Amino acid sequence: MDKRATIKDVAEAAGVGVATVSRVLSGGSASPHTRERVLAVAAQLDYRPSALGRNLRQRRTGGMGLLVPDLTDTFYAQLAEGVLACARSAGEPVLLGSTGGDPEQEAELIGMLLEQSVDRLIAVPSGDEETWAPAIRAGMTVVFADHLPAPPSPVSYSGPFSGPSSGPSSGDDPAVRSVHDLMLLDGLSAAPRSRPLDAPSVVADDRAGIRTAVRYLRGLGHKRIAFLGGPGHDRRAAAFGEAVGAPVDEELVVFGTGSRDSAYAAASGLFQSRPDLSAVVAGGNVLGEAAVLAARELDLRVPRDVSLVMYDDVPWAELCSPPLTVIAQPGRDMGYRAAELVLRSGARKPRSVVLPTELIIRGSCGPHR
Amino acid sequence: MDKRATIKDVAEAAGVGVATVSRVLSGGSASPHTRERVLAVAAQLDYRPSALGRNLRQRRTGGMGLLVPDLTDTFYAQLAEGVLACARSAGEPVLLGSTGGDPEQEAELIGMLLEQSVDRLIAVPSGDEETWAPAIRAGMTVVFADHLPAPPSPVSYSGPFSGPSSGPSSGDDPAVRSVHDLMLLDGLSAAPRSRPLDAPSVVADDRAGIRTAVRYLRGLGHKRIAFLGGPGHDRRAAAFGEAVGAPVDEELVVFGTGSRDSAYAAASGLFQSRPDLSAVVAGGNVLGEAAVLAARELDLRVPRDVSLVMYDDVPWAELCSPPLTVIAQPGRDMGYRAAELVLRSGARKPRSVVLPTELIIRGSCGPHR
DNA sequence: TTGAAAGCGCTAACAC
DNA sequence: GTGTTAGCGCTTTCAA
Repeated sequence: MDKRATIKDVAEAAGVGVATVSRVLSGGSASPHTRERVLAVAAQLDYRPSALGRNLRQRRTGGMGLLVPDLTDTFYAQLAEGVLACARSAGEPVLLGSTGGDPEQEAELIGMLLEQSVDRLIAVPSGDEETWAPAIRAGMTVVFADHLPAPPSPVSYSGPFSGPSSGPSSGDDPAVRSVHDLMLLDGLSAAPRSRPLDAPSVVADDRAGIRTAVRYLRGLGHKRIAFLGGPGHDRRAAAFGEAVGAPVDEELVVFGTGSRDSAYAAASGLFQSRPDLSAVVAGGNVLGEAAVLAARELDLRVPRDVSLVMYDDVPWAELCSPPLTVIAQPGRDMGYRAAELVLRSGARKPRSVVLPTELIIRGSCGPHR
Repeated sequence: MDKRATIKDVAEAAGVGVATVSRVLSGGSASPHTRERVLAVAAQLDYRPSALGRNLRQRRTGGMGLLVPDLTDTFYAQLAEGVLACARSAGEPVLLGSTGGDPEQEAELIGMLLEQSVDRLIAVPSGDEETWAPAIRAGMTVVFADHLPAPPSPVSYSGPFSGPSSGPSSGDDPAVRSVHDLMLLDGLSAAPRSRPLDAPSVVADDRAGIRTAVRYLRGLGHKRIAFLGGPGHDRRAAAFGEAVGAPVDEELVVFGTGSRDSAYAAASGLFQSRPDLSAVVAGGNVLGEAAVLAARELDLRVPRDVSLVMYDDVPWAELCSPPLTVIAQPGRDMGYRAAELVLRSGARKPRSVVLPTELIIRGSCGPHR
């Protein structure tokens, strides 16, 4: 009773050839009588086809890979739940990897997936286009979620903790691109880019989300609004620059590197260096968390002293007092849709999807005073 | 340039047999000269052994499965990060499944893992011992994390949303065991159990954690202390019963079923049915979140009207105002240790691990008044 | 409609 | 120390 039945066992017990069993079980043609017989025997032997044999034969592992920077970031957890839900309903396995936002770990994990012959991958990318081009050229079907890989930058900016991130202004850190540069990314300029990667993706409508938030804050009378971003928030920062309009005060756009510590340092630095700001847009929930903590530490009241809008709606946003006003993006849906795309990729080249955001007004924004 | 090199390609290019290549690459014996030559050729061809062939040959897939109830529960996300960290450093893939706390989905996912020939599994179990016995008998090495599967109950209590959970007292729901029953689980009685499953596990020292919290609340003068639990919190509830001592007021021990809605309903029901309680111990972060929300909705101030201690330290615990006093358990470490156990399971039957908890006093508890 | 047979890439006996 | 060979369980031609 130890080892499982193989297709051969079923074939013998049913008095047919293995090919027939294989056909029946994968919905091929067979006479009603044979089919019934095979099915009965298979059930009786509790036969379950081994993925091992099939995978080797087809030279590919089923299922899909999923790469995210950090599961304790609730947004990525939501996204992962969406992917898992879709995969589960398709009966497909998911190989998960957490990159820590580090392109090197990401590359290692891609290598691992290649070794496993997993050729479908959903990724919230940390590395840039150069990192990803090989995987795609190797024949992997990659669907990016949340954002696309950044274009390769001449200034190498790699690794999550490679540069000082606590500087209050982007000007202190050569690795942090200026808002103007970021706006170029967003297609606002004709700056030539080396063969942009055209991979399908599922992202939120960052531009609309940010624009709505900025307009809302403007409507409350805020003039000095800051943006607090993290890795992968380039598009959001660009949208922010666009929304506030030129001239952009570059000291008001600050980036952390992905860790909670760095986010806190960035937020704290921002508040200290620019006490004149009256509102902050945080590019993700980890940054929002950092902003709340830093504000509290500096005795800044929300929203009396500073208004806050956070990207990502997470359960704890309501727990803060006051509850946080957020730009909600459908994390779970994004994951689900990405999984659908990658699974249906057999048919035709999947097209990208942009999902709507929603400004949910709670209590963390008040009138400028 | 399309297809990857196989072991045969390497063997031919190096002028040796495939067995030699296999040996060299897996650290077997070979002459220095041969070894060097093979390694050089392999590197030159960019050869990466395919897991497909190896898996089939060894009739087992490497890596490990990981089953958790819900990744958006930050504690499970931390645990998963620990598992992933260990797996990554071992170069092993992780197949992730989210069960939603539903034994049926859990069983399906176990079936999927069996089909993939994954024989090592880390699980935060939802089903009971009966659910798990088959998998273990089938030869899977299972390490349980956070808690063990519940013993099979004569009253079938299955599925996350199978029963009304919003009742304010456990007495309303026949599926919810009484505190006395729960204390039996904890070995406080000699009630005979059917062949208890002896699988290795990595859990927190729930009893000490809960006891410390209850003593702390007692020290603040609280007499009517409630416990708000969820699936898998049986041991915690039992420890609670033990810590408050007989006679246990059973109305003060309430369970949700795992969803945020049910947790909120349970918390709200508890507060409304027993306005005389002055402190609550929440058995997990989702329940703590629910307690804060329910208290706010009912205009109960924390900690003035009700003190709160939450199991799990999560980043947002500090964001609440007042910041939440918590029983911290090392989620990431638990995952890491569990992964170590399951990976080293080849050597000898792994022994269970109990990790310490720590009461972190913040601001959500005050003196009884 | 069905069966026999050829592998997929790898490891482990076994022979040299 | 090294090569030859026999499969692992499955799918897929190719004949019958």
